[in-house]
Amino acid sequence: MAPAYDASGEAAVYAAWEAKDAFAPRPPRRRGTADDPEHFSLVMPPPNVTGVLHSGHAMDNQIPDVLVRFHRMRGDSVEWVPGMDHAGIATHARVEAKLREEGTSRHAIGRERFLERAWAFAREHRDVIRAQLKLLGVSADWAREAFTLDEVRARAVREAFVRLYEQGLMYRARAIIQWCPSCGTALSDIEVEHEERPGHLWYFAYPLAEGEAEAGGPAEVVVATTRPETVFGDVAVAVHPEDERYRALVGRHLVHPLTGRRMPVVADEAVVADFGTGAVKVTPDHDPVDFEIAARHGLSGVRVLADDATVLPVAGPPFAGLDRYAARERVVEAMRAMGRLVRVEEHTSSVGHCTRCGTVVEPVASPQWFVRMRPLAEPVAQAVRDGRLRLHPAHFEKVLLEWIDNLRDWCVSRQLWWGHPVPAWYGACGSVIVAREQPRRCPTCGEEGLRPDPDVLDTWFSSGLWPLSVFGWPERGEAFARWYPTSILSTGYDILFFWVLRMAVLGYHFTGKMPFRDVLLHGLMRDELNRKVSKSLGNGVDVAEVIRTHGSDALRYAVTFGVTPGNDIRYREERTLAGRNLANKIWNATRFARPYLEQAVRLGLGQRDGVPARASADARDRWILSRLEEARAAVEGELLAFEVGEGLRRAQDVFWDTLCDWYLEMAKPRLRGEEGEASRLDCLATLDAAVERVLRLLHPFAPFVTESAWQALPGREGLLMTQSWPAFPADRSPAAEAALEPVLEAVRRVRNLRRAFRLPPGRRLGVEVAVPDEAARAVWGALSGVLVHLAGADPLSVREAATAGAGWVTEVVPGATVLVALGEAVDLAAEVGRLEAEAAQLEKERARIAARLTNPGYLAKAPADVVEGDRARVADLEEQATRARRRRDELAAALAGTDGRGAAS
RNA sequence: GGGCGGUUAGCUCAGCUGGUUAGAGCGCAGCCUUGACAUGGCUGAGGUCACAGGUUCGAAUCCUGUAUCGCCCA
Repeated sequence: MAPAYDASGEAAVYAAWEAKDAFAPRPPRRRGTADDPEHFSLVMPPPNVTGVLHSGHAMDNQIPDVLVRFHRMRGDSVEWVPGMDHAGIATHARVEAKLREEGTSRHAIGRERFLERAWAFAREHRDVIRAQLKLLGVSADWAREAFTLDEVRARAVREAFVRLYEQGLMYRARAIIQWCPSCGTALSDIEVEHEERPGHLWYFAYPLAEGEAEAGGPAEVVVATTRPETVFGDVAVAVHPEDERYRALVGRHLVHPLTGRRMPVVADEAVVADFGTGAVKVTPDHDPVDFEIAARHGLSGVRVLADDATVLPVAGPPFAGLDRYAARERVVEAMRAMGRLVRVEEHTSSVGHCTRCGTVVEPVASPQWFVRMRPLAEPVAQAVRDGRLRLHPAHFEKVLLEWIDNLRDWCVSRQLWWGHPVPAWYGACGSVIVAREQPRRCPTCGEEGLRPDPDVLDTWFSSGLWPLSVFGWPERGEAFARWYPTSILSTGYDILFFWVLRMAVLGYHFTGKMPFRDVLLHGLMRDELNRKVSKSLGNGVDVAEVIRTHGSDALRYAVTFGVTPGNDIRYREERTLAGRNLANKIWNATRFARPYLEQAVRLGLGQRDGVPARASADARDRWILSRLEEARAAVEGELLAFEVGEGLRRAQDVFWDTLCDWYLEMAKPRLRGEEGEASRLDCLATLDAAVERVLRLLHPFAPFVTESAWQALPGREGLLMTQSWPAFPADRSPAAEAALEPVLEAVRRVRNLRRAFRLPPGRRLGVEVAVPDEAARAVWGALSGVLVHLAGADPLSVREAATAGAGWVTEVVPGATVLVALGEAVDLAAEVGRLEAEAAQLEKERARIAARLTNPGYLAKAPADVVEGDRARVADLEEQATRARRRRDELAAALAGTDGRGAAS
C-alpha cells in the first residue's frame, strides 16, 4: 500500500461496485417492523439536464447515499432510483441561445427540429451528469434510471392530467398569471421572486364625466399608481364602501384623460382605503386584485401589454409599440402636459422577477390551465398534522402548513415547446377535449383534425409525479407495489413548495398514500463568504475539481461533517482538507494493520464477518471491541434519526481517537511480542476484527477509501460495500472499560507532567502505582505495558501503597495513586501545595454534588439513575480526595524533617 | 406587515425530548524527522453559551421580552 491515500483510484472502485451489480436491490437480511420496515426506497431529486455537477448535488446525493449505504449494510432491501429532469424553461433557454449563436431561432427552424435539438442537448447532458453522479459515489440503482420526459413518465403525466380534469381539479380559465416577457411564457406564482424596489407613486386626476359633478362637490378623483403604463387598461375607479370621502361618488362616472373611456366609480371591499388617495384605478387585465374587482362588478378588461411587454395598438399613438418602461415615462409626461399629474411620491414596492432570467414579470390576464390546489393540499396538511408525513427538521412542518393555508391554484401551462404537451384538443365548435391519446374527431361536432393545445406543462408537474412515475404508475406493477410509497425523501428546503409539496399532493391524490414518510430537508450550500451560490455571481464550488484534487470522500466529509438538517452550510476548503485527512488516516491505519492481519490469517486467526477468531480476555482487547460497539450503536441511532453529521462525528471519534490513538498504540508492543505469545495472538485476532468493524462503520461516510483499504486486506472476499453492518451488542463490556480507563488517564497525567516539567520526550521516568484494591492491582499489573510504552514509565512498579518520597510527583486517578519520579525538578513544598490544591479541587466538586444530594426536591424529582450516578461520583471523588490528602500529609511530614529539597530516589 | 430561524472557543459549527467538568474541525502556542500516517503524534491556551426577566431541586437547553443577523411569504 502507498504511504498516502491516492483518491485517483476512486473511479476504479466505483467500476468494481458496478461490475458486481452492488447497487441493485437484494432480498432483505433483516426482519423489519411497521416503524422500521426492511424495505428502504427513495427517489433522487432529478438534477436538471442543463446543469453540471455543483455543491447542491453533492448534498442532494451524498447525504442520502450515507443513509442508503447504511441501510444496505444493515440488511434492508434498498431501492434508490436515479434520474434527471428535463428542466423545461432552462433547457429551452439554452437551446434557443445556441440557435441564436447560429443566427437562427426556434420559430425559424420550427417545432419539430427544435425538439430534435433539445433532445440531443438533453442526451448529451444526461451522460455528463450521470458520470458526475458516479464521481460522488452515488450508489443508486442505475438500471432504473428515469427521465422526466421519457415515454413512461409521459404516460403518467397524461394520465394524471386527464384524471384531474375529469375530477374537476384541472381547469382552463382566463385569469391573471405571471408572465415573463423574456421567457415568453406564463409562470406559476412561486416561480416569481419578489423584491423591494425603489420606485414612484404617481397621482393622476381623473375628471368626472359631464353632468356627473355635484354642485360644490369635487370635479375629479385622484388615483395613485405605480405602473402608469397600464392606464390604457383602466375601466373603472374603485373606493372602499365605507370610505366617507368617496361615498357620494359611487355610481357616478369619470372620463379617462388619455383614453376618453367613461368609467364608473365602484365600491369594493378589496380597496385599501389608506393606500394612496383611497381611490384606485381598476385595470382588470393587469392586476390580480383589479381582476377580481372587475369580476364582481361585471366589468370587462382591456389588455394593454403584449407578450413582449410592449404597448398594444389599443393605446394608440404615440404609445403603441413602446416598451413598458418607455411607455411609463410617456404616460407620465402626457399626464403632466394635460395638467392631470397631481404629484409624485417616492415609493418602494415589491416587484416580481422571473426566477429563471431575472426579468420583471408582468401580471396579465391570460387563458391557461390550472390545478385546483386547495382540496388537493388539504389531505397533505392533515397528514402533517397527524404525523403520517414528517419533515426534518420539524419546524418546516409549520412552514408547510402556513403555506398550504395561503395556497392558490397552480398555473401549469407553459408557452414552450420543450416539455409534456398539454393533452387537450380544441374543436372548431369550441369544444375542449382532454384525453390520454389524441382523439380522431370532435365528439360534439364530429370534426376531424382537431387543433392540439400548443402549450406544454410546467416541469414541476412531471417532477411532482416522480415517485409514482419512476415505478411505472399508472401501471401498478411489481416495482410499484414493492417500492411505493418510498421511505424517505432527501432534498433542499428551497424546493419544499416547488417539489415536495407537489409530490405529496399528487402522490396522495392518486394513490391514497403519501409518497414518503420522512422528508429530510438539508440547507443550502453557500460560498466561503456565506453568499448563496449563484450562476451570476460565479461563486459556485467546482465540485468536479474538488473531487479531482481531494477526492470524493473528502467532499462528502465537507457536506456532512457537523451538518444539521435544515441548516445552510458554508463551503470551506479547510473542511474538505479535514475530509482528505480522515481518508488518509483510514488508509494509513489499514496500512499499519495489514502485515499483522496477514500474520493473523496465516496463523488461522483471521476474523470472520467482524468476529475475532480467538476470544481475548485482555482488557485492551475487550475495551476496543466494547468501544466500537458503543460507537456502532450511537452511529446507528443517529442515522436512523437522519442525523448524518452527528453519525459521522461518532464514527470518526471512535476510529481516530479510540482506535488509532489508543488501541493501535497499545497494540504495538504486543504485536512485537513484548508481552508474550498469548498476548500477541490475542492482539492479532482482535486487531483483525477491530479493523474490519471500523471500516464497515466508516464505509457509509467514506465509501471509496474504506473500500480501497478493505480490498488491500487479507482474508476478505467480495466488496466492503455489501458486508453487513458490524453490530455486536454482546461485546459491550463496562468492566473492561472501567479497568482500562484509569490506566489511560494515568498515561495522560504522566504526559502532562512531562510537558509541565519540560522534560525531553525520550526521557524514561520512574513510575510507581499504588493500588489499594487487590483485584484492581492485578489489572494494573497486567496493563503495565501501557504505562511503559505510552507514558515512558521505566522503571514501573505496581504495589499496594506508595513508598516513594521526595522527588516524586503524585497524581490521583480513580482507584490508584500514580507517582512519577521527576527528581530535582520537584520542589517538595510546591508538591505539597499542588496536592493541597488537587485535594481541594476534588473536595469542591464532591461538595457540589453532595449538596445536590441533600436537596429534598432533587431526591424526590430527579430520575433514579441520575441520583445513583451522583452518589457513585461522590463516593469516587471522596475516595480520591482522601488519597490526595493522605499523600499531602505524608509529604508535609517529610518536609518537616528535611530542608524541603527532595532528591531523586 | 405576517411567519420561521440563528446568536455557544479566534473562525466554521455540533450539543436530540432540561441533570456533561459545555464539545468537534480548523486555527493558535510549545515539544516531537519514535518504521501506519507531518494529510501525523503529544501537551496546552481559549467560552459569564447575545442580553434581561421567569419556570424548575437543577437552564446553553423550556417560557416571556429586548437587541441583532438571516430566510420565507405578502
